[in-house]
Amino acid sequence: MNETAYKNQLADYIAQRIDITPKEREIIANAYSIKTFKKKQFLFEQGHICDIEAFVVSGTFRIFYVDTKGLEHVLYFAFKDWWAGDIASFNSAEPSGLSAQALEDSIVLVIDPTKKEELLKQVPALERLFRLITQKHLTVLQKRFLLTVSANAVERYNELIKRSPGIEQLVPQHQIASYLGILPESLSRMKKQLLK
Amino acid sequence: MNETAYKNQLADYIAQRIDITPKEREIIANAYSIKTFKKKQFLFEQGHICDIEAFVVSGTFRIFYVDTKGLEHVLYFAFKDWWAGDIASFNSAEPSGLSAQALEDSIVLVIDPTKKEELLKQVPALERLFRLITQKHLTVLQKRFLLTVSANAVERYNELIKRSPGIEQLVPQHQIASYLGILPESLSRMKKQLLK
DNA sequence: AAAAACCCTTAACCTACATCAACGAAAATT
DNA sequence: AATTTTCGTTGATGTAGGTTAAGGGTTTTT
Repeated sequence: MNETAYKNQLADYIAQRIDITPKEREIIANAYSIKTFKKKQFLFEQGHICDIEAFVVSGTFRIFYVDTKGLEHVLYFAFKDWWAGDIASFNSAEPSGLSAQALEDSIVLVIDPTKKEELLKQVPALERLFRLITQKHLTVLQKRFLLTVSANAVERYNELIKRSPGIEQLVPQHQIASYLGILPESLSRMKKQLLK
Repeated sequence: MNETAYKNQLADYIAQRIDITPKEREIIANAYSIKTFKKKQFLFEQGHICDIEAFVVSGTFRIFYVDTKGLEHVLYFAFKDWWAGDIASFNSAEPSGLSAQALEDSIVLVIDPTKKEELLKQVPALERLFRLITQKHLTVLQKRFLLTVSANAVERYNELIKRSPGIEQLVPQHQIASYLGILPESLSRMKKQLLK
């Protein structure tokens, strides 16, 4: 894969969601830059301003929050064709409340707030795209929140496996525990119980 | 207050966030209709398609989810100048996973999906407004989610009181418990402890 | 190849909050 | 004004998942 292929991947992603002209495709491609991350590298870090919004071309990231007791909580995993960023920090230039770390060698396309504003001015149709994407993210998070407050760990685990089959091959088990909101010990215990 | 005043309230809300012309103000005002709700009436109901998006002119709603065991979970309260709706259902015409009920006599401005699409075509600047609003909602929900998985009930209660002082005068205590993700009995016990 | 770091499991014990049940007060309905 | 419904409180008991500690396997680093 080369630079053009990566940018085509993003342009295709966009073209599937809104109508854009070839000219606009090009403007979009020019607005983003390619970055590569080795496993364990950080895309952005809690406490620092997150001035990038990333489109994952290949690889996986975990986006997580470290609480006041030092415990990590995975908010979501970003796979191929997903977005990773901290909207709040990106839009307000305040320190991020989240970190994003590569779980494997990964490639992303990134944009900073200034470039994004320029891009939106040049291609106003993208206002709609990002509205739709944000709406989608909101509905996904809403479902996740309601599941978290209404279902126990076993039910949340089953839901995750149903929704993301194969995730257990991609992500270490203690990260899955963190996503589920339980400790690794509890997930281990739980899985043992489920085998009966 | 009369019809014009209500619509001015919405137009002012919008004008504070994006630039709009007087002509656009008028188009927006015409796109929404006024509805009134008596205490306990439903704005929309889980299991039915939510074909309205509402701007709360006055009053309060609780937006909640009824889980598979029949327990209710408050996702949020919508006060004056807030929006209430189920984005997922509104945009996909699928049955809503949420209900919204008036906690007191309330007045709202509503729009349906068809009218909203028309409105967005007539006033494209609103694409940006709704993107910003949805982003804001997403960051609020994200914070709420992370607090829910990282803090205990006492900490969540303190955070709520800090962020929404006066909410205890506006909303019955068992609804606050539901928002906090605990039972009314637990909140009652908790508050007793806190007095010491 | 050795050392270090990371990951998973198991077990004993603990705690925050749920569950169940009962009571009185307040508010809404008749 | 009487009745019903809703609401907040308290107490006894239960439990999902947290905590602590320890051992062994696997992967990464040197």
